[in-house]
Amino acid sequence: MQTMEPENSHPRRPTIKDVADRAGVTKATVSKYLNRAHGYAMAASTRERIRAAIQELDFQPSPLARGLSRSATSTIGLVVADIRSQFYPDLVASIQAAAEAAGYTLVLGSSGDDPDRELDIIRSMAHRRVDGVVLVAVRSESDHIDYLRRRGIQIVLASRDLPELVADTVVVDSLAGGRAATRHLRELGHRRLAHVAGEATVKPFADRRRGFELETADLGGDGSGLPVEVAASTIDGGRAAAHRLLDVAEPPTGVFFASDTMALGGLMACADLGLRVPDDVSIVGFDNVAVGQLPGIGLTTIDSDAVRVGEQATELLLKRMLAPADADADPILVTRPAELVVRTSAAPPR
Amino acid sequence: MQTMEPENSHPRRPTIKDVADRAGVTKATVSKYLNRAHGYAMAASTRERIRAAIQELDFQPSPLARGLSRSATSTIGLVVADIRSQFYPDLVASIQAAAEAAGYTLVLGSSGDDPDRELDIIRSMAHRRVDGVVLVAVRSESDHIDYLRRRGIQIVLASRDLPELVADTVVVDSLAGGRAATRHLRELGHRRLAHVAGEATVKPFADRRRGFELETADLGGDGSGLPVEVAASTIDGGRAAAHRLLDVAEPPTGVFFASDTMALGGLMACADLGLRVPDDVSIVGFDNVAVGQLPGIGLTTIDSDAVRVGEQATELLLKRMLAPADADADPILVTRPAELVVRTSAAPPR
DNA sequence: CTGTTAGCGCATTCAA
DNA sequence: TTGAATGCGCTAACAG
Repeated sequence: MQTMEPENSHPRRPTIKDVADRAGVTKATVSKYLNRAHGYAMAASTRERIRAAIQELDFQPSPLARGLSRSATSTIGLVVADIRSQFYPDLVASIQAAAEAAGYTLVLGSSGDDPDRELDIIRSMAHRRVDGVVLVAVRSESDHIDYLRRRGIQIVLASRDLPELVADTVVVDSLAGGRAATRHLRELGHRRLAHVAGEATVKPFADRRRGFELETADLGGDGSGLPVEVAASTIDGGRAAAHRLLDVAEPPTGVFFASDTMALGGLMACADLGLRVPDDVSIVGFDNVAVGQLPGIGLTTIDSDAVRVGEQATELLLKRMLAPADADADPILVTRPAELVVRTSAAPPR
Repeated sequence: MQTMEPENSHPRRPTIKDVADRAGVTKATVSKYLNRAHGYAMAASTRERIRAAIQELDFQPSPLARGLSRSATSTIGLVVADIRSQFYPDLVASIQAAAEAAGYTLVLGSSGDDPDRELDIIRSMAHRRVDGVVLVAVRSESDHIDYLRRRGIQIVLASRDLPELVADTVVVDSLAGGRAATRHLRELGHRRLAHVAGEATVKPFADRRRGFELETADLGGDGSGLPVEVAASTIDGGRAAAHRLLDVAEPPTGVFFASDTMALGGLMACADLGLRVPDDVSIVGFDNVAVGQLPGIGLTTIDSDAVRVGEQATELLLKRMLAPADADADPILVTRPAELVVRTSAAPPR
């Protein structure tokens, strides 16, 4: 019904046809120019005319059309558990940067750490024909992975590995990190130790806990081991767990938290209970989030090298995407070293 | 060259044609079923057959194909200055949630606070035919906006307004916030005040500074006004500015920082200089980032209501997108109230 | 109420 | 070395 006056309507982007006409060739030729990576099989003169036409028209191929006919969209999906987490910024930023540098656009999904929503997101991304997916710290069951793989979509897991190695994975060495954190507390002289663990189903959390247990096997007189509280990896989760741990007769003097996020909750709990850190209780976290270095926090922690994990994960993904030939090669696992970062939240017991 | 054995290749997703065949109708009819919002103009029996076919085939329309023919992709672009910033998590999360709830997928771009890269990103998004764009705290010049608008892409600005109201905008009241922060310091008894401002070209920063100046017009004996340092809105920027401000003979006893991020840098500077907060110097920030509430930080600040800003921005955008009719209606500006959050970083001067 | 026809913009055979 | 024809999967006229 609306009589669209040409002056009024949005300017139509030039199409490959416009370029072809202007260069005096056909769409097919232009398409070859575009895709054959400036291969040699074209007359120099036509190539030049096409180049000029593209330039003059400011033509850029439509990603949509290209995607439809090629079934590839120069897009990669990024699925995270919760963007709000203190831990992601570096990881996400480095993935974003690496993807963009390689000419890919990032599509973002946040699962809220819920496996069902995670699958929805993965489905939707598969649908939109992303060329690859980075799964960051998500609860990916193997079926999620299979779903993607069956559709020829490459995958990489970052920061959280699965019990089985079902896809390329880049993580930090949680076992070693857990041991280092615990050893640090022991070396400071603590013997009444405790651990706030993340959910047991998350492998890195399980590893960190094992690290704690290995390094304290000789402690815990009654044979039942040292106290361990399992909590959600949130500030509140850590806070509650710390309350349970510390609000007792003879509280531990050193606590190793499975994540900095939880450790921050631990700091709050100490404040709640009137305990001073590190005078009354020493705290060690895991991840080395940015806020840990603030004065007044000074969180001793394990650096999980988020930037490098993100970069390397993206590298691996791109490699798979570009080499569909050996895309079926066995998945590889990259375990990056975990390093202790000493600050002020842990000190010798009084 | 590769002889693709059917068993080996990825299972082809069912298309609208498959559904049509199975239901004994044509593609067009299925398409109507899909788009006419289950309108009344269809025989109940065919509708049922189509429904069944879709269900049995687990069919979902290809977003790519749909996008190509409709020129709309159920996608919205999110452009941020820097994902790493302490300030975004809530904002981004709420935008992501709102978009997803409305059935839109989020495409993420990070400009590094660089206008050129920002334009690149916007171009790329326009190209990918996003239906709308949320610009978060970016340096959007009017041309960026025009570029999008000319292509019929709706826009909303969140958290940073521009000198002219060129698009729907949702921000917090920076002027009032700046005044409240300053007044709080004065009411505590401070008279030697200073301000660490953000870049003058960013309107909210300019407003916060003006708020500071309005509330301190009677101070600054020599008529030149109270000291103001301009800094980049980063931790390091705030730290450096605070050094310049505090490492003098008679330093201010109260400093208002234009952002929490900078205020955190200020905290570090105080630690560097051996100044105690709030004993020697009181600090007030702006934004109410999550870490501000940690014990050991306790940052007094102005809440900028990131979650609501994000939600409302997304709402506005979706409304524009769905009502192309009055898409040309004048842009509206939503200014949300700024509220003082009192913690421990500001106290009466000694 | 449903089917026919023609695109959307590009890639890709196969001929010429 | 280039062109013609066909398809990617879906939507949108217009008929019937």
